[in-house]
Amino acid sequence: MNFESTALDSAFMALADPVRRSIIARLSRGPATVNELAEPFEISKQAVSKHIQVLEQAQLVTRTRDAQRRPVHLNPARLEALTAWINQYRLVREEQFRSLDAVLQSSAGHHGAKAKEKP
Amino acid sequence: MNFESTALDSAFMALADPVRRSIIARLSRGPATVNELAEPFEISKQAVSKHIQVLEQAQLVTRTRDAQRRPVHLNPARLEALTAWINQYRLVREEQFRSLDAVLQSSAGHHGAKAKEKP
DNA sequence: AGGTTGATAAACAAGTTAGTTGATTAGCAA
DNA sequence: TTGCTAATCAACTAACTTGTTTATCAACCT
Repeated sequence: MNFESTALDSAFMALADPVRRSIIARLSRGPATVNELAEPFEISKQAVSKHIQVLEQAQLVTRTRDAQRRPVHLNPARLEALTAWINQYRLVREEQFRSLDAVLQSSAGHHGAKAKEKP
Repeated sequence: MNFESTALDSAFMALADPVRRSIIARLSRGPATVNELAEPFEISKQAVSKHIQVLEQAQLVTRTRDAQRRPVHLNPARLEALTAWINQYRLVREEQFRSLDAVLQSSAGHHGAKAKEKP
């Protein structure tokens, strides 16, 4: 079983917070400093800094250096990795529907839904 | 600011766990019962049942009734909602690259990167 | 050097999550 | 009824997350 868990773990976890998603949204319009990113929120700058660390650890953002500022940049590649994971199962499901359709047409009326196949 | 947070919160949070993602992967091959879903894992059935509750609350899966069994089904629509959110910012970023390209071509050599514009 | 600004580190409180074990409900089969 | 199976509920622990406050670091500016 293909468990490359931790990368996806941290990425999905990072997006499971409205503040962090809002930061992503803002960064999609261009890089920004921690102060700029913290401005729209009621929470402290330190808290926003931690959120950015979470996003950075998930590799959803990167940071560069500009004097004392540490601008944050979006990393679109990581976002695409997430859509890739999701699409993997969304597409499989569409195939599933086609097979199900075939089964229903060939043996219509089979009631016992005891699926017990093992991979 | 368009905050329809909680739905995305629970969905991303639900996928931030390898056990739950593995359950999604298994369900993409067709519905399964709690016992069947619990089999590949070392943890107890109760723990898997809780994971399924998390997925259900996030509306990533639904459950039907078959006697004492409660088969779990994937809900692909919710997965598409996540890709929709992500693509929203991935696409914006591509536009951003085009604008950045234009800026760099028109004023090449500008050194003071003191971005301070406010939306 | 001294002062200010941008950002982080460390320590803590409060809340949440993931897992456990033990008991309980609900349906099916004799 | 009795027993078996599928699944959940309840109570509890351990670990983690989010936010705070206080203190520190690094780079710039007179």
